[in-house]
Amino acid sequence: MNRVEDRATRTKRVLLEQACRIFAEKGFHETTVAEICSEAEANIAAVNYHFGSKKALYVEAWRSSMEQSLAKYPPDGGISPGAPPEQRLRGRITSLMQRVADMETHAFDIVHKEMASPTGLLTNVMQELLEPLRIEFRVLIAELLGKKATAQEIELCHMSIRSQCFGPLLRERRRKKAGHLRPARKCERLAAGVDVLAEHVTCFSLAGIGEMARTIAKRKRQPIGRPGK
Amino acid sequence: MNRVEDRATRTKRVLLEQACRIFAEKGFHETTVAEICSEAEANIAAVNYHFGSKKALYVEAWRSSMEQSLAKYPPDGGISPGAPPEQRLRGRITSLMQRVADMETHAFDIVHKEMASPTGLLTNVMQELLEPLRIEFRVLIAELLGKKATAQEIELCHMSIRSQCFGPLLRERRRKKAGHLRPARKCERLAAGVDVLAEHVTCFSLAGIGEMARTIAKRKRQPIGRPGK
Amino acid sequence: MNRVEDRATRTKRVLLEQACRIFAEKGFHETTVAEICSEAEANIAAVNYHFGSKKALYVEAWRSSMEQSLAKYPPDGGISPGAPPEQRLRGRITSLMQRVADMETHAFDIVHKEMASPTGLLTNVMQELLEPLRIEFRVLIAELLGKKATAQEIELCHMSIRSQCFGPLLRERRRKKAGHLRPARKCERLAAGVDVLAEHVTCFSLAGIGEMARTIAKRKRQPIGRPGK
Amino acid sequence: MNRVEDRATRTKRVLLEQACRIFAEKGFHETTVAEICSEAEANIAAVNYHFGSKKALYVEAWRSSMEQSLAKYPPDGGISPGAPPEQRLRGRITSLMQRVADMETHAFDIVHKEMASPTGLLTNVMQELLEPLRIEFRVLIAELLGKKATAQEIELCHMSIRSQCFGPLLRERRRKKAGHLRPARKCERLAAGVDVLAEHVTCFSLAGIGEMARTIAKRKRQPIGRPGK
DNA sequence: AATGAATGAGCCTTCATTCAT
DNA sequence: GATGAATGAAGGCTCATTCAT
Repeated sequence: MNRVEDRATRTKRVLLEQACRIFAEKGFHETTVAEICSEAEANIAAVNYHFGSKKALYVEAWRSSMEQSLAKYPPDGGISPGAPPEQRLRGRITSLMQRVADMETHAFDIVHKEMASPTGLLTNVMQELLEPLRIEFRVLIAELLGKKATAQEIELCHMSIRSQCFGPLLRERRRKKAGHLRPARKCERLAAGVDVLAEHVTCFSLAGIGEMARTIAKRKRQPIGRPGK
Repeated sequence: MNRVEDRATRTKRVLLEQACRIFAEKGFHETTVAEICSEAEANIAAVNYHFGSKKALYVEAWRSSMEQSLAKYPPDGGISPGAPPEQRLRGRITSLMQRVADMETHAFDIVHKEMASPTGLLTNVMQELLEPLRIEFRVLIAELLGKKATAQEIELCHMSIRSQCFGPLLRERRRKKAGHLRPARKCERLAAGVDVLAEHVTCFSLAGIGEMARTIAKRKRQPIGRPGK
Repeated sequence: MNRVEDRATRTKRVLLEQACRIFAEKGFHETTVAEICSEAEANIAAVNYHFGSKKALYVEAWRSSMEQSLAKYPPDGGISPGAPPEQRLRGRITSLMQRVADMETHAFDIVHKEMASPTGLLTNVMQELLEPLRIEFRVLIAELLGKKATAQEIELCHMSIRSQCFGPLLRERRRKKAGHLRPARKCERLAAGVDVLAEHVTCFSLAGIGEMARTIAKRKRQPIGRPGK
Repeated sequence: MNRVEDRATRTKRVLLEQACRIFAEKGFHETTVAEICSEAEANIAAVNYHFGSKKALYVEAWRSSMEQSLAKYPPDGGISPGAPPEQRLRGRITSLMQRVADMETHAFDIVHKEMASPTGLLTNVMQELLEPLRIEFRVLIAELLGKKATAQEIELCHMSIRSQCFGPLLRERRRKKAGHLRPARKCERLAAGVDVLAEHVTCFSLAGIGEMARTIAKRKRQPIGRPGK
């Protein structure tokens, strides 16, 4: 009985692994059920048998790889909540960039393709898994900007930082997958590892945040604009 | 005879317009030739007749909309080459963000989807049109960082700035297209127009660049330190 | 141009003919699009090209064969509206049984299968084509039963007559289609043509109606029951 | 050991019950083995394990529900063979209509769907169970028509009466199953119970038979006339 | 004896492209 | 030149049955 169960579990697991890999590589629509089954060395009907449909498998593939990624790189980067906010920002940026850089996890590629060509299938599960992280991030930025920062100012910084975390690594991912079809030119190369990139983004962003905080501080004395709106 | 030719020209033009719009909305694979022809009120065979194939039309659609976009918003943002580099940076950032924000031009959506799910069809034409702009951008950043900046440092800043230009607007574009299905939460809202966003990115980035320039300046006296590590 | 149109029209017509025949033989679910196309010597995609879907073809098949059948055998059986009601009943019964008996028209087999295993696809079009005939039939029966007949009495007669029109011919149709697999036993055989059957049903039913009319007439003098409800 | 056997027996019984219900509802082809097993809370392989195949289960389902139905409503309607033929006709009609009307027995729905879309699987078992009843019915009708009635005349009456037994109740069954999706119009309603319907069919048919018997009686004196033509 | 994972044939539909005017 | 009918290769999914415990 146990051996039978193991066999079923194994098939399902391999299907999921291959689904993650191929969905990440091609996106939902370009991926065929036949290819997933073939790569998992399973029958063409295996996906529907184990997951019900291609769509359900897609959701499950993203959820499982995202959870795996979050477990591998905790969102706070291992920095204690009691540490100074600059440290905690460094932790969050590093953790996020590590998740993006890790070629073994496919959650990021899947979500990136989903953003570009939404199927709508991940809306709920993304909200569920990612929104808490974004909220924590905003709280931290608010702490760095000071109490007088408006919601919009916080969100502007949030976008500036997040964008920097994704931008450079997206290109790296493409390069690695494409098998270096076109060798990067010297000036384009970012030989830097994730640590160096994270350090750059942290410094660059802390400078930006500092500048912004000073602007906000000045504004206090000239309470002309309605800061909350 | 002239009238007939005109009609053919018109059909081709409308096909291209609709192709831009639909490719931008759905990406290459999700777009069907039938839909393009239908929207253009042309025959189902019109795409192959006028452009040879769906792929050729795709390349042509991106090239035409990108050229249109560059014509509408010159890359230098209208700032004279003799202006101070901070001004020129502001000009480039503004111009780039305007191109990204303009919902009437479709080049950006097409290229974004292409990045996420590469067909490989745009590689050459993208290189041809965009690489010159990136080079100019790097030159400007080099000027701001000072002569001692390494290629990698330049590229890091380049990525930081470019990423900030795309990130926030990508989300805006999605929102506008989705017809505000889910009203943005207060904290997520970026009520800001392109000008405000561009100004924020400029200030935020100039602060980052400034910080980096100071770091580089200090390093001058310790000639051969490994700068990134 | 005319020749092209003819070719398209011809393909569509042959598809429809074969669809009628095969839907009548096997019902909606047992019929495959592949078989229809094959019999019509058309491509496997022809049904979807010309009719949009298997379901739409099904509806169209029934509608066209029903209209054909009604045109071939007018519901009043060619009897003038001014003729005595017994004559008109004979006309209606004959016409209905001729439609049921005619093996060249497939509407009846399709609707019979639809009744047994409803797809729901014919609900609207059946209502549209058949309800008017049923209403006319009820009016005629009401005339034969006399003014004091209740709606239920009319409907009971209606059902009795209609049932007799279908019952014997259904079995005949099955026999003919099955290719006389099992030769009918002597006592089962209804060597009679439609005319004889129709004459029998008419006489049998007129006797039944007469009996009922007498019962109703007697009731008039003892106005106990509420006849209208 | 006994408990295990009991459980197997129970599974088989429940499978058969659910098979009757679902085959009656959907017919042979629309019913899936998976649904039967699911409803019976049995394994997907249970049908093949216990009955050999879906087809064998189908035959068994019909046989069992038909036998059940015949046991519940004896074909003679409980009328003694010594009673007058009119009484025995009333008994047979009532019994038949009760079987058709009883929503708890599924034999009738199964056979109705089989008639409309023959699988051929029930041919033998139907012959075996139903033919004796039909013969008895014909004998009774022969008695009512008199000794000079031809086989065809007997069969015509037979069909007239049988058809009336099925017709009105078929519609009732559909209505009940469809959950009264479309409320019947006033004129369509047959609020009557089985007893009223059976009484109507009996009177209607006795009148028809009486008329026919008189015609036959007249014919005696003109020995070789072609009666129908 | 009984299970449920696995199978593979088959179905409807879509779609870029080609063909015959 | 321009049309639209026609094509055929997939694609996702269903399902009765078989296989390996």
